[in-house]
Amino acid sequence: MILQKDFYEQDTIVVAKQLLGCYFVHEIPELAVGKIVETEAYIEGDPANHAYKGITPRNKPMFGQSGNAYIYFIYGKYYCFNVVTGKVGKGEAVLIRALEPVTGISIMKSRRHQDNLYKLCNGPANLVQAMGIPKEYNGRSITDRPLYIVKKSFTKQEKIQSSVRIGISNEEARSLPLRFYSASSRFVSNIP
DNA sequence: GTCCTGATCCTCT
DNA sequence: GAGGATCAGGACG
Repeated sequence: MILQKDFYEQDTIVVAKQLLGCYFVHEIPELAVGKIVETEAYIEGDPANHAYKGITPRNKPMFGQSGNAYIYFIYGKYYCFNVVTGKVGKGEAVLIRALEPVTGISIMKSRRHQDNLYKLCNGPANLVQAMGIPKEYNGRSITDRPLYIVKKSFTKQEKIQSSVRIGISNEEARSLPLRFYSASSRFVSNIP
């Protein structure tokens, strides 16, 4: 079952936690699937949020419909993938930080030039590359094919761990524990 | 226009 | 654990 707008419209922190264990799917040019094991929430009034100082050409997608993609370019090399969350106009989003590769592992390995399964999707820019997500998806909805997230199976509930977000220097922002990850997963990125 | 910084990653040591 | 790559956005003038 593909997660729809009503799911992403919930409170951003709730969405960030609930996305753990869900399956991130990209069907083009061939099926690639990863289980989400790490996310970060970026909320209203948060100095680390790109949308903190209001709408600009870059962060505009964050002010669009929940369930849209916000893909940004960083450090001259990398793209990171977010899904817009919460009520429209708040400028909130969840950053997908790490996946456990499930399907399409060989194409992920070739796109990443990396054979180690644990290093295929262990970071926001790495997973964008492994999943083959183009920047053209920026601002588009992810509630339908070819790019979407599927609800988790409830066979086993993952234990959720939280921490300070990665790569944030702002002191006020560092006081917020808005990084969430599966406590038992070997596929998460850095541990602070 | 210039300057600085960054929601990162990789390569060393 | 530290440092560099590399460029767009945003602040400033």
